[in-house]
Amino acid sequence: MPRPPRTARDRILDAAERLFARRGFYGVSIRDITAAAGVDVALASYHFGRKQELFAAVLERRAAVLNELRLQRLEDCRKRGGSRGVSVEDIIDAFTHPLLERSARGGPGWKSYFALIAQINNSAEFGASMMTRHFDALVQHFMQALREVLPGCDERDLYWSYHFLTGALTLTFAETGRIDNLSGGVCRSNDLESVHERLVPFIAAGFRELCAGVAARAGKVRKHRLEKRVERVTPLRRRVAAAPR
Amino acid sequence: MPRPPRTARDRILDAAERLFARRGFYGVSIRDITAAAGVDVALASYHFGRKQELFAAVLERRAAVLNELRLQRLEDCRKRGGSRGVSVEDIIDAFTHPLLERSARGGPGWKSYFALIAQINNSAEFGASMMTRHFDALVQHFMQALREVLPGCDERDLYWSYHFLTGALTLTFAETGRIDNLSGGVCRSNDLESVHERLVPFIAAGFRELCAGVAARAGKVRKHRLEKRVERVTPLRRRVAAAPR
DNA sequence: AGAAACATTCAACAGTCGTTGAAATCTAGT
DNA sequence: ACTAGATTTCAACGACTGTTGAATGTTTCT
Repeated sequence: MPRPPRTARDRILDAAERLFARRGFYGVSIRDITAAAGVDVALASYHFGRKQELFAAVLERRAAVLNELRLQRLEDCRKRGGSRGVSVEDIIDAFTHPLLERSARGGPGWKSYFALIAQINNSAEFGASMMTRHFDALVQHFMQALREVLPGCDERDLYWSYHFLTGALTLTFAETGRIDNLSGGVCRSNDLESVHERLVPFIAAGFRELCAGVAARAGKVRKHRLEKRVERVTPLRRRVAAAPR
Repeated sequence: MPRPPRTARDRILDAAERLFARRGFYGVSIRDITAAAGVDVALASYHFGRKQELFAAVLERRAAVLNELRLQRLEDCRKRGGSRGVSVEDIIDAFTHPLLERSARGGPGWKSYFALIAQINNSAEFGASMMTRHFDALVQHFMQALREVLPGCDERDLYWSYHFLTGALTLTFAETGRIDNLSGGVCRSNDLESVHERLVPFIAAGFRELCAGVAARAGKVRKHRLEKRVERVTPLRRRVAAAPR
């Protein structure tokens, strides 16, 4: 069957997505994008206005799709689980699986999109505003789900655990190939199956550890764990040798 | 006492560090940098050659200092621990503490440096090459230390665990402020004390979980944990609805 | 067919980009 | 004081930047 004709608008979005993912917002010119899309330079301004708005359009395009997939998966596992059946693993999985699945099997457009997300999430300039705008409403749903399966968990522990999850997840999106070198080929950045298989239990264990720590703080369980922690981990405020200012 | 005169070369490095951290390599022009440093444009080329080399010089300046601090801390805890006394927490702490301590108390130059590292680590363009060049020799020392305290742990589990650690750590460096919005002020991005206090046990628990999983795979301990994991976590290969190509 | 809306092309704008060569100034060694 | 070398300034280069207005082509609806 004849594939539906890709409009100039879509071609620009696709090219922008691919190039922004590679070299960031400032590393790509409008002319780079329109040349890669095979269209006239002026069409970028015509369809999207300013460069920033084109960038925003790229981000927006797939965000809604992802949020729906993830929310759906969360509700599914809640329904499946019934009363008290849903685990931390289920929630982390609902949060990460749709993303890693898309990156692995959604085609090059999705791959670029996630690489771009990885950059933005770790950028001081775009990080807070753009990620917040597109994803934080969804994240609040997941935070609530986690609160329910980790009752009594301190809010700060909960949010910082989420922070660690996001960091591990977005670095995975970047697929920089660094782990390939580091491991001498034992691990491959693009083997997202293997990552997901490990990410879920790894992060879930972290969540449980922190919340158990809080319970211990209140003198309830696993006291020895916490004490060990407090003894071992040196506080941050400690003087060190001089170095470049 | 009169502070030692900062040379034009140093002023350029400082300005470059600050600006690159904010807007990345392409988002900053040589003129931006030299203007911020209060020196002539041509001095950048004179002292550093091409723009890429200036960028590399910024990265290199503090890398050696950090590597030495971290290695020192690793050896300290090994010495202190004696035979069988060193824990996963100790190693994670030696890996993260010097960095977070510098970011928290090293002054604005260090803060910028780590924000820059956060960007680079998650960039497809610079990620693998630059991080590998400056840090992977050190990382191998830590991998070996982890191998020793987690005997029998599968290499892939070990490397992917390290990957998660790096992701969580570098997102912390970015200090994007996203967690501030998300948590409604309960957490603050620049409260690195609180992060470190949680990062170490969180990541250590993840390491232990994965290695226990491997032991279980060999039919030795915690079998039920693994089965639970395998049941709960859906494999990545699963069809989903259509979306933009 | 004709009109209205949409899409595309071309040429050009005022700036900014990284980099350089030549001249001027400063510093250290004798 | 003289010189050799390192450092800084100034002016300029060709190429590239985002954006626009006017003209041209195409589709859609009555």
